[in-house]
Amino acid sequence: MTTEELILAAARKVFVQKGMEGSRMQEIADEAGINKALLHYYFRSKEKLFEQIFAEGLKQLLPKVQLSIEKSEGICDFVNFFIEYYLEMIKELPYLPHFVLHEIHRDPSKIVEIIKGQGLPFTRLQSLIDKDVAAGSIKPIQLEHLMVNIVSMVLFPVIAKPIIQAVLFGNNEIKYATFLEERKSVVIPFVLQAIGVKTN
Amino acid sequence: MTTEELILAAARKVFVQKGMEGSRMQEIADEAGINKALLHYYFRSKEKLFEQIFAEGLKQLLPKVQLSIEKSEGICDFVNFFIEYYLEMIKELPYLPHFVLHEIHRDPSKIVEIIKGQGLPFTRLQSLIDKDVAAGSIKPIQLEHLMVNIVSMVLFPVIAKPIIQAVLFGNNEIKYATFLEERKSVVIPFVLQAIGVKTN
DNA sequence: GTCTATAACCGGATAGAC
DNA sequence: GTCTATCCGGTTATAGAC
Repeated sequence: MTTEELILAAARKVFVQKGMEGSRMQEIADEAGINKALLHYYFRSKEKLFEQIFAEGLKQLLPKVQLSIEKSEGICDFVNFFIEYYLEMIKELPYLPHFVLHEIHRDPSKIVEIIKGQGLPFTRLQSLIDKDVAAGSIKPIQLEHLMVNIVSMVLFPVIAKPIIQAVLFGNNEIKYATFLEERKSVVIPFVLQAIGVKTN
Repeated sequence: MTTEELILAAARKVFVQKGMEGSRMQEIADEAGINKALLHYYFRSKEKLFEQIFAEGLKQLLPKVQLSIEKSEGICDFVNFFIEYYLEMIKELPYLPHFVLHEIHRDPSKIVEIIKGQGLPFTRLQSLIDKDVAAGSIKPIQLEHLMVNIVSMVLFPVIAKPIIQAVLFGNNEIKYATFLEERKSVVIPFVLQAIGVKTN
Protein backbone atom coordinates (compact mmCIF):
# COMPACT_ATOMS: atom_id res chain seq x y z
CA MET A 1 0.00 0.00 0.00
CA THR A 2 1.52 3.31 -1.08
CA THR A 3 1.66 6.30 1.22
CA GLU A 4 -0.90 8.05 -0.92
CA GLU A 5 -3.37 5.19 -0.52
CA LEU A 6 -2.60 5.08 3.17
CA ILE A 7 -3.50 8.74 3.47
CA LEU A 8 -6.68 8.38 1.45
CA ALA A 9 -7.85 5.47 3.58
CA ALA A 10 -7.15 7.40 6.76
CA ALA A 11 -8.80 10.55 5.46
CA ARG A 12 -11.88 8.60 4.41
CA LYS A 13 -12.20 7.17 7.87
CA VAL A 14 -11.76 10.44 9.73
CA PHE A 15 -13.68 12.77 7.40
CA VAL A 16 -16.58 10.41 7.17
CA GLN A 17 -16.89 10.17 10.89
CA LYS A 18 -16.36 13.81 11.77
CA GLY A 19 -17.06 15.83 8.65
CA MET A 20 -14.87 18.53 7.20
CA GLU A 21 -14.68 20.95 10.13
CA GLY A 22 -14.73 18.25 12.78
CA SER A 23 -11.66 16.52 11.39
CA ARG A 24 -8.05 17.37 12.20
CA MET A 25 -5.14 16.92 9.84
CA GLN A 26 -3.21 15.61 12.82
CA GLU A 27 -5.76 12.88 13.38
CA ILE A 28 -5.62 11.84 9.74
CA ALA A 29 -1.84 11.76 9.91
CA ASP A 30 -1.91 9.63 13.06
CA GLU A 31 -4.45 7.28 11.52
CA ALA A 32 -2.20 6.88 8.47
CA GLY A 33 0.90 6.46 10.63
CA ILE A 34 2.67 9.43 9.06
CA ASN A 35 3.07 13.10 9.95
CA LYS A 36 1.10 16.20 9.08
CA ALA A 37 3.66 17.64 6.69
CA LEU A 38 3.32 14.64 4.44
CA LEU A 39 -0.38 15.22 4.05
CA HIS A 40 0.37 18.61 2.59
CA TYR A 41 3.08 17.16 0.42
CA TYR A 42 0.60 14.77 -1.24
CA PHE A 43 -2.53 16.91 -1.16
CA ARG A 44 -1.82 20.61 -1.04
CA SER A 45 -4.50 21.44 1.52
CA LYS A 46 -7.15 20.01 3.77
CA GLU A 47 -9.83 21.26 1.40
CA LYS A 48 -8.26 19.44 -1.55
CA LEU A 49 -7.96 16.21 0.38
CA PHE A 50 -11.53 16.47 1.48
CA GLU A 51 -12.88 17.07 -1.99
CA GLN A 52 -11.09 14.02 -3.27
CA ILE A 53 -12.71 11.81 -0.66
CA PHE A 54 -16.08 13.35 -1.20
CA ALA A 55 -16.33 13.06 -4.96
CA GLU A 56 -14.92 9.55 -4.87
CA GLY A 57 -17.72 8.39 -2.57
CA LEU A 58 -20.54 10.02 -4.44
CA LYS A 59 -19.43 8.69 -7.77
CA GLN A 60 -19.73 5.13 -6.55
CA LEU A 61 -23.38 5.61 -5.75
CA LEU A 62 -24.88 7.17 -8.83
CA PRO A 63 -24.16 4.58 -11.51
CA LYS A 64 -26.16 2.08 -9.47
CA VAL A 65 -29.21 4.29 -9.53
CA GLN A 66 -28.87 4.78 -13.24
CA LEU A 67 -28.48 1.08 -13.88
CA SER A 68 -31.52 0.14 -11.84
CA ILE A 69 -33.66 2.45 -13.93
CA GLU A 70 -32.30 1.29 -17.26
CA LYS A 71 -32.57 -2.42 -16.50
CA SER A 72 -36.20 -2.22 -15.40
CA GLU A 73 -39.11 -3.32 -17.58
CA GLY A 74 -41.74 -2.21 -15.09
CA ILE A 75 -41.96 -0.33 -11.83
CA CYS A 76 -41.92 -3.60 -9.94
CA ASP A 77 -38.51 -4.44 -11.40
CA PHE A 78 -37.29 -1.01 -10.51
CA VAL A 79 -38.33 -1.30 -6.89
CA ASN A 80 -36.50 -4.59 -6.65
CA PHE A 81 -33.30 -3.53 -8.40
CA PHE A 82 -33.12 -0.13 -6.81
CA ILE A 83 -33.54 -1.29 -3.25
CA GLU A 84 -31.18 -4.18 -3.78
CA TYR A 85 -28.43 -1.96 -5.22
CA TYR A 86 -28.82 0.66 -2.57
CA LEU A 87 -28.65 -1.81 0.28
CA GLU A 88 -25.66 -3.44 -1.36
CA MET A 89 -23.90 -0.10 -1.64
CA ILE A 90 -24.64 0.67 1.99
CA LYS A 91 -23.09 -2.58 3.07
CA GLU A 92 -19.84 -1.59 1.36
CA LEU A 93 -19.95 2.10 2.21
CA PRO A 94 -22.07 2.50 5.32
CA TYR A 95 -20.51 5.88 5.96
CA LEU A 96 -21.48 7.42 2.66
CA PRO A 97 -25.10 8.50 3.25
CA HIS A 98 -24.35 10.39 6.42
CA PHE A 99 -21.27 11.92 4.86
CA VAL A 100 -23.12 13.18 1.81
CA LEU A 101 -26.02 14.45 3.84
CA HIS A 102 -23.76 16.27 6.24
CA GLU A 103 -21.76 17.98 3.54
CA ILE A 104 -24.77 18.89 1.50
CA HIS A 105 -25.81 21.23 4.26
CA ARG A 106 -22.41 22.90 4.22
CA ASP A 107 -22.33 23.46 0.51
CA PRO A 108 -24.92 21.85 -1.75
CA SER A 109 -23.43 23.12 -4.99
CA LYS A 110 -20.67 20.54 -5.40
CA ILE A 111 -22.94 17.59 -4.80
CA VAL A 112 -25.74 18.86 -6.96
CA GLU A 113 -23.21 19.40 -9.72
CA ILE A 114 -22.04 15.81 -9.55
CA ILE A 115 -25.58 14.46 -9.49
CA LYS A 116 -26.75 16.62 -12.35
CA GLY A 117 -23.67 15.61 -14.30
CA GLN A 118 -24.85 12.03 -14.09
CA GLY A 119 -28.15 12.87 -15.82
CA LEU A 120 -30.53 10.39 -14.26
CA PRO A 121 -33.26 9.15 -16.59
CA PHE A 122 -36.34 10.16 -14.63
CA THR A 123 -38.48 10.39 -17.73
CA ARG A 124 -37.99 6.71 -18.38
CA LEU A 125 -38.98 6.00 -14.80
CA GLN A 126 -42.12 8.09 -15.18
CA SER A 127 -43.14 6.18 -18.26
CA LEU A 128 -42.68 2.89 -16.40
CA ILE A 129 -45.12 4.13 -13.79
CA ASP A 130 -47.58 5.43 -16.37
CA LYS A 131 -47.54 2.12 -18.19
CA ASP A 132 -48.19 0.08 -15.05
CA VAL A 133 -50.90 2.42 -13.84
CA ALA A 134 -52.62 2.23 -17.22
CA ALA A 135 -52.40 -1.55 -17.10
CA GLY A 136 -54.01 -1.47 -13.67
CA SER A 137 -51.14 -3.35 -12.09
CA ILE A 138 -50.34 -0.57 -9.62
CA LYS A 139 -52.19 2.32 -8.02
CA PRO A 140 -51.36 5.82 -9.23
CA ILE A 141 -48.47 7.40 -7.36
CA GLN A 142 -46.39 10.46 -7.98
CA LEU A 143 -42.86 9.63 -9.06
CA GLU A 144 -41.26 12.05 -6.62
CA HIS A 145 -43.08 10.64 -3.62
CA LEU A 146 -42.33 7.07 -4.58
CA MET A 147 -38.64 7.82 -5.02
CA VAL A 148 -38.40 9.70 -1.76
CA ASN A 149 -40.27 6.96 0.10
CA ILE A 150 -37.95 4.27 -1.15
CA VAL A 151 -34.72 6.19 -0.66
CA SER A 152 -35.86 7.26 2.79
CA MET A 153 -36.52 3.74 3.99
CA VAL A 154 -33.21 2.51 2.66
CA LEU A 155 -30.92 5.33 3.74
CA PHE A 156 -32.42 6.54 6.98
CA PRO A 157 -31.69 3.37 8.97
CA VAL A 158 -27.97 3.78 8.31
CA ILE A 159 -27.92 7.53 8.81
CA ALA A 160 -29.69 7.23 12.12
CA LYS A 161 -27.81 4.14 13.21
CA PRO A 162 -26.72 5.47 16.62
CA ILE A 163 -30.28 6.38 17.63
CA ILE A 164 -31.90 3.27 16.24
CA GLN A 165 -29.35 0.98 17.79
CA ALA A 166 -29.67 2.65 21.18
CA VAL A 167 -33.41 3.20 21.32
CA LEU A 168 -34.73 0.09 19.60
CA PHE A 169 -31.99 -2.44 20.29
CA GLY A 170 -30.56 -1.49 23.66
CA ASN A 171 -27.25 -0.64 21.99
CA ASN A 172 -26.76 -4.22 20.88
CA GLU A 173 -24.58 -4.06 17.78
CA ILE A 174 -25.56 -7.53 16.60
CA LYS A 175 -29.28 -6.88 16.86
CA TYR A 176 -28.83 -3.76 14.78
CA ALA A 177 -26.81 -5.64 12.15
CA THR A 178 -29.52 -8.30 11.96
CA PHE A 179 -32.10 -5.58 11.56
CA LEU A 180 -30.19 -4.14 8.60
CA GLU A 181 -29.95 -7.59 7.03
CA GLU A 182 -33.72 -7.91 7.25
CA ARG A 183 -34.36 -4.57 5.54
CA LYS A 184 -34.26 -5.96 2.01
CA SER A 185 -36.90 -8.57 2.66
CA VAL A 186 -39.03 -6.08 4.57
CA VAL A 187 -38.80 -2.94 2.45
CA ILE A 188 -39.40 -4.50 -0.96
CA PRO A 189 -42.71 -6.16 -0.03
CA PHE A 190 -43.66 -3.06 1.97
CA VAL A 191 -43.29 -0.83 -1.07
CA LEU A 192 -44.89 -3.26 -3.50
CA GLN A 193 -47.89 -3.73 -1.24
CA ALA A 194 -48.14 0.03 -0.73
CA ILE A 195 -48.37 0.74 -4.44
CA GLY A 196 -50.94 -2.00 -4.85
CA VAL A 197 -48.96 -4.79 -6.48
CA LYS A 198 -50.55 -8.18 -5.90
CA THR A 199 -48.22 -10.22 -3.70
CA ASN A 200 -48.47 -13.91 -3.09
CA MET B 1 -36.76 40.00 24.76
CA THR B 2 -33.93 39.63 27.25
CA THR B 3 -30.30 39.39 26.18
CA GLU B 4 -30.26 35.76 27.20
CA GLU B 5 -33.20 34.96 24.94
CA LEU B 6 -31.57 36.98 22.20
CA ILE B 7 -28.46 34.86 22.50
CA LEU B 8 -30.38 31.61 22.55
CA ALA B 9 -32.31 32.53 19.43
CA ALA B 10 -29.13 33.50 17.64
CA ALA B 11 -27.30 30.39 18.79
CA ARG B 12 -30.17 28.19 17.66
CA LYS B 13 -30.07 29.69 14.22
CA VAL B 14 -26.33 29.43 13.78
CA PHE B 15 -25.70 26.05 15.43
CA VAL B 16 -28.55 24.46 13.61
CA GLN B 17 -27.28 25.58 10.28
CA LYS B 18 -23.59 24.91 10.78
CA GLY B 19 -23.28 22.42 13.60
CA MET B 20 -21.02 22.71 16.61
CA GLU B 21 -17.62 22.91 14.89
CA GLY B 22 -18.86 24.88 11.91
CA SER B 23 -20.24 27.69 14.09
CA ARG B 24 -18.30 30.70 15.34
CA MET B 25 -19.01 32.53 18.56
CA GLN B 26 -18.49 35.76 16.65
CA GLU B 27 -21.25 34.89 14.23
CA ILE B 28 -23.65 34.10 17.06
CA ALA B 29 -22.76 37.40 18.72
CA ASP B 30 -23.35 39.32 15.48
CA GLU B 31 -26.65 37.54 14.92
CA ALA B 32 -27.73 38.51 18.44
CA GLY B 33 -26.48 42.06 18.00
CA ILE B 34 -24.10 41.84 20.97
CA ASN B 35 -20.41 41.04 21.39
CA LYS B 36 -18.52 37.84 21.98
CA ALA B 37 -17.64 38.56 25.58
CA LEU B 38 -21.28 38.65 26.52
CA LEU B 39 -21.81 35.15 25.23
CA HIS B 40 -19.25 33.92 27.72
CA TYR B 41 -20.78 36.00 30.45
CA TYR B 42 -24.15 34.24 30.03
CA PHE B 43 -22.96 30.79 29.01
CA ARG B 44 -19.48 30.00 30.22
CA SER B 45 -18.32 28.31 27.04
CA LYS B 46 -19.29 27.44 23.49
CA GLU B 47 -19.81 23.83 24.55
CA LYS B 48 -22.26 24.83 27.29
CA LEU B 49 -24.23 27.08 24.97
CA PHE B 50 -24.40 24.34 22.42
CA GLU B 51 -25.67 21.75 24.85
CA GLN B 52 -28.44 24.05 25.94
CA ILE B 53 -29.67 24.47 22.37
CA PHE B 54 -29.37 20.82 21.70
CA ALA B 55 -31.29 19.46 24.65
CA GLU B 56 -33.98 22.08 24.21
CA GLY B 57 -34.66 20.98 20.63
CA LEU B 58 -34.75 17.30 21.39
CA LYS B 59 -37.11 17.71 24.29
CA GLN B 60 -39.72 19.28 22.07
CA LEU B 61 -39.83 16.24 19.87
CA LEU B 62 -40.21 13.34 22.25
CA PRO B 63 -43.48 14.17 24.05
CA LYS B 64 -45.22 14.09 20.66
CA VAL B 65 -44.07 10.54 20.07
CA GLN B 66 -45.20 9.50 23.49
CA LEU B 67 -48.60 11.13 23.07
CA SER B 68 -49.25 9.50 19.72
CA ILE B 69 -48.68 6.08 21.24
CA GLU B 70 -50.81 6.70 24.29
CA LYS B 71 -53.77 8.15 22.40
CA SER B 72 -53.98 5.27 19.95
CA GLU B 73 -56.58 2.50 20.16
CA GLY B 74 -55.13 0.57 17.24
CA ILE B 75 -52.14 0.66 14.95
CA CYS B 76 -54.14 2.55 12.38
CA ASP B 77 -54.70 5.38 14.87
CA PHE B 78 -51.04 5.35 15.69
CA VAL B 79 -49.94 5.70 12.09
CA ASN B 80 -52.27 8.65 11.69
CA PHE B 81 -51.34 10.45 14.91
CA PHE B 82 -47.66 9.78 14.68
CA ILE B 83 -47.22 10.98 11.12
CA GLU B 84 -49.40 13.97 11.74
CA TYR B 85 -47.44 15.03 14.85
CA TYR B 86 -44.10 14.51 13.22
CA LEU B 87 -44.97 16.51 10.15
CA GLU B 88 -46.39 19.23 12.37
CA MET B 89 -43.19 19.33 14.39
CA ILE B 90 -41.12 19.53 11.24
CA LYS B 91 -43.10 22.49 10.03
CA GLU B 92 -42.24 24.37 13.21
CA LEU B 93 -38.67 23.12 13.55
CA PRO B 94 -37.45 22.10 10.12
CA TYR B 95 -33.87 22.33 11.31
CA LEU B 96 -34.21 19.84 14.13
CA PRO B 97 -33.89 16.48 12.36
CA HIS B 98 -30.68 17.38 10.60
CA PHE B 99 -29.31 18.93 13.76
CA VAL B 100 -30.02 15.88 15.87
CA LEU B 101 -28.69 13.52 13.26
CA HIS B 102 -25.51 15.48 12.84
CA GLU B 103 -24.80 15.68 16.53
CA ILE B 104 -25.61 12.07 17.15
CA HIS B 105 -22.61 11.14 15.07
CA ARG B 106 -20.38 13.44 17.09
CA ASP B 107 -21.43 12.08 20.43
CA PRO B 108 -24.43 9.76 20.70
CA SER B 109 -24.37 9.50 24.48
CA LYS B 110 -26.11 12.79 25.25
CA ILE B 111 -28.96 12.17 22.89
CA VAL B 112 -29.47 8.60 23.89
CA GLU B 113 -29.58 9.71 27.50
CA ILE B 114 -32.36 12.18 26.79
CA ILE B 115 -34.36 9.69 24.78
CA LYS B 116 -34.01 6.94 27.35
CA GLY B 117 -35.03 9.39 30.03
CA GLN B 118 -38.29 9.84 28.23
CA GLY B 119 -39.16 6.13 28.49
CA LEU B 120 -41.18 5.55 25.35
CA PRO B 121 -43.95 2.96 25.74
CA PHE B 122 -42.96 0.52 23.01
CA THR B 123 -44.62 -2.39 24.75
CA ARG B 124 -47.97 -0.72 24.40
CA LEU B 125 -47.26 -0.19 20.72
CA GLN B 126 -46.36 -3.85 20.30
CA SER B 127 -49.62 -4.92 21.86
CA LEU B 128 -51.54 -2.65 19.49
CA ILE B 129 -49.90 -4.44 16.58
CA ASP B 130 -50.50 -7.88 18.07
CA LYS B 131 -54.15 -7.11 18.59
CA ASP B 132 -54.69 -5.89 15.05
CA VAL B 133 -52.77 -8.79 13.56
CA ALA B 134 -54.83 -11.25 15.58
CA ALA B 135 -58.02 -9.54 14.41
CA GLY B 136 -56.80 -9.89 10.84
CA SER B 137 -57.07 -6.17 10.20
CA ILE B 138 -53.38 -5.83 9.31
CA LYS B 139 -50.61 -8.07 8.02
CA PRO B 140 -47.93 -9.09 10.50
CA ILE B 141 -45.04 -6.63 10.70
CA GLN B 142 -42.16 -6.24 13.07
CA LEU B 143 -42.53 -3.18 15.28
CA GLU B 144 -38.97 -2.01 14.66
CA HIS B 145 -39.31 -2.09 10.90
CA LEU B 146 -42.65 -0.33 10.94
CA MET B 147 -41.33 2.43 13.18
CA VAL B 148 -38.20 2.91 11.10
CA ASN B 149 -40.21 2.93 7.87
CA ILE B 150 -42.53 5.62 9.12
CA VAL B 151 -39.91 7.81 10.72
CA SER B 152 -37.71 7.47 7.62
CA MET B 153 -40.39 8.65 5.24
CA VAL B 154 -41.26 11.58 7.44
CA LEU B 155 -37.80 12.80 8.40
CA PHE B 156 -35.69 12.03 5.38
CA PRO B 157 -37.39 14.50 3.04
CA VAL B 158 -36.44 17.36 5.36
CA ILE B 159 -32.96 16.11 6.11
CA ALA B 160 -32.19 15.70 2.44
CA LYS B 161 -33.93 18.88 1.39
CA PRO B 162 -31.02 20.33 -0.60
CA ILE B 163 -30.62 17.20 -2.72
CA ILE B 164 -34.31 16.59 -3.23
CA GLN B 165 -35.01 20.17 -4.12
CA ALA B 166 -32.14 20.27 -6.60
CA VAL B 167 -32.49 16.86 -8.18
CA LEU B 168 -36.25 16.39 -8.29
CA PHE B 169 -37.50 19.97 -8.43
CA GLY B 170 -34.86 21.88 -10.38
CA ASN B 171 -34.08 23.92 -7.27
CA ASN B 172 -37.55 25.40 -7.23
CA GLU B 173 -38.26 26.29 -3.60
CA ILE B 174 -42.01 26.43 -4.11
CA LYS B 175 -42.23 23.03 -5.74
CA TYR B 176 -40.33 21.57 -2.81
CA ALA B 177 -42.64 23.26 -0.31
CA THR B 178 -45.67 21.89 -2.14
CA PHE B 179 -44.10 18.46 -2.09
CA LEU B 180 -43.69 18.66 1.69
CA GLU B 181 -47.31 19.75 2.06
CA GLU B 182 -48.38 16.66 0.14
CA ARG B 183 -46.41 14.26 2.32
CA LYS B 184 -49.13 13.80 4.92
CA SER B 185 -51.75 12.77 2.39
CA VAL B 186 -49.24 10.52 0.63
CA VAL B 187 -47.39 8.83 3.48
CA ILE B 188 -50.39 7.87 5.62
CA PRO B 189 -52.21 5.95 2.86
CA PHE B 190 -48.87 4.52 1.71
CA VAL B 191 -48.18 3.02 5.12
CA LEU B 192 -51.73 1.85 5.72
CA GLN B 193 -51.86 0.13 2.36
CA ALA B 194 -48.44 -1.40 2.97
CA ILE B 195 -49.51 -3.03 6.22
CA GLY B 196 -52.68 -4.29 4.59
CA VAL B 197 -55.35 -2.00 5.99
CA LYS B 198 -58.41 -1.89 3.78
CA THR B 199 -58.64 1.61 2.32
CA ASN B 200 -61.63 3.06 0.58
C1' DG C 1 -24.62 43.96 32.19
C1' DT C 2 -22.12 45.44 28.41
C1' DC C 3 -18.17 46.87 26.22
C1' DT C 4 -12.92 46.91 24.21
C1' DA C 5 -8.68 44.84 24.29
C1' DT C 6 -5.89 41.04 24.76
C1' DA C 7 -4.34 36.64 26.34
C1' DA C 8 -4.06 31.76 25.39
C1' DC C 9 -4.63 28.22 22.39
C1' DC C 10 -5.23 25.45 18.41
C1' DG C 11 -4.70 23.83 13.81
C1' DG C 12 -3.44 24.33 8.93
C1' DA C 13 0.38 25.29 6.36
C1' DT C 14 5.46 25.91 5.32
C1' DA C 15 10.72 25.77 5.71
C1' DG C 16 14.39 23.19 5.62
C1' DA C 17 17.30 19.17 7.18
C1' DC C 18 17.95 14.45 5.97
C1' DG D 1 9.73 11.17 0.20
C1' DT D 2 9.71 11.79 4.94
C1' DC D 3 10.79 14.04 9.01
C1' DT D 4 11.09 18.00 12.91
C1' DA D 5 10.41 22.50 14.03
C1' DT D 6 8.07 26.66 13.35
C1' DC D 7 5.00 30.20 11.59
C1' DC D 8 0.75 32.48 11.30
C1' DG D 9 -4.09 33.21 11.20
C1' DG D 10 -8.18 32.52 13.44
C1' DT D 11 -11.12 31.35 17.58
C1' DT D 12 -12.26 30.72 22.26
C1' DA D 13 -11.89 32.68 26.49
C1' DT D 14 -10.66 36.26 30.00
C1' DA D 15 -9.32 40.90 32.12
C1' DG D 16 -10.71 45.01 33.23
C1' DA D 17 -12.88 49.67 32.20
C1' DC D 18 -17.42 51.72 32.19
